[in-house]
Amino acid sequence: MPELPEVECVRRFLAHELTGARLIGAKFYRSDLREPIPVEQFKSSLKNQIVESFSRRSKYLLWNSCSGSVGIFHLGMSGQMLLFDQAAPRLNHTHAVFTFKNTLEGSPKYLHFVDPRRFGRISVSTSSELERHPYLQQLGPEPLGFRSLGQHLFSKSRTKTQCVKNFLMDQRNVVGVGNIYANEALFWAGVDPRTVAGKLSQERYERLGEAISATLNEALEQGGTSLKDFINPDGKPGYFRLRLAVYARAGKPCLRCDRKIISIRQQSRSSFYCPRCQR
DNA sequence: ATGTTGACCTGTAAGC
DNA sequence: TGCTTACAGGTCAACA
Repeated sequence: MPELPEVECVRRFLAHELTGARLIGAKFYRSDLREPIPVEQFKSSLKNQIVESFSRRSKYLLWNSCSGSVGIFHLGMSGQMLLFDQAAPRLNHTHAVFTFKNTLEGSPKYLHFVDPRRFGRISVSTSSELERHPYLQQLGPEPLGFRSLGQHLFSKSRTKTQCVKNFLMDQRNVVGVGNIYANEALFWAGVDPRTVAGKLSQERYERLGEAISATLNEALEQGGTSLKDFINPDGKPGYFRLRLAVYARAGKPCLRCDRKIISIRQQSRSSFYCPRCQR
């Protein structure tokens, strides 16, 4: 589910609601997702500490406490962070509940980590060791605000024989782009997703770089993409679904030329493209 | 070394 | 009404 725009929307909401609050309770309902959760280390590092900020690296949400400890969250395919003002009943797949309290006054807030498929991750590190954490150490550059993204992708791709769409989704090349936004960016750049990455010209990578950043920014403004079950922590969906040009639009007319959007499988993921506009 | 496939999970929708 | 199959926003071990 969550690619960069969705995670960033979650980050912004939590930053607005929980910055400066103290974690007064952390309850885990299981000790593993796809991998074990370091439950005891998480609690001893973050419990009773004040939240300094929420940040994001790639699709990871980072919870920075004033003590220098950092909680690391990945939402996988089906993960959600839901914030409640009252002790709400747990949904079926709520694996952790964090209770926060603003230092002086106020009632507690409850943050639920929900993830039916359990492809998500929870870990903990410190601000000084963060970049060496196994989850984060291989990641490529952030796409937003990266002036020469197109140039970077061009030079990284020269020896690559894989398809450009797979190249874009490899988080070592650029982070945050998943299946939805890879498809969308390739459409806006006019690039066929099957093109060999190493054969695309510098000029076309420049265009692709701009398309990636424009697509991600527009999705951010819309609160992300809700295909079926993604919602932001306040319970509201994202509206970028209404602006999707190709993703999940097989058989429907291309927004530019009216030809039917085609669906194929690449690396056992669905790809969608317009056979006339994308070459 | 690089590229591809399938595994990890549950839920939902479509097909029979 | 079942039952079976395919597919879903990500990542990575295991293989070619």
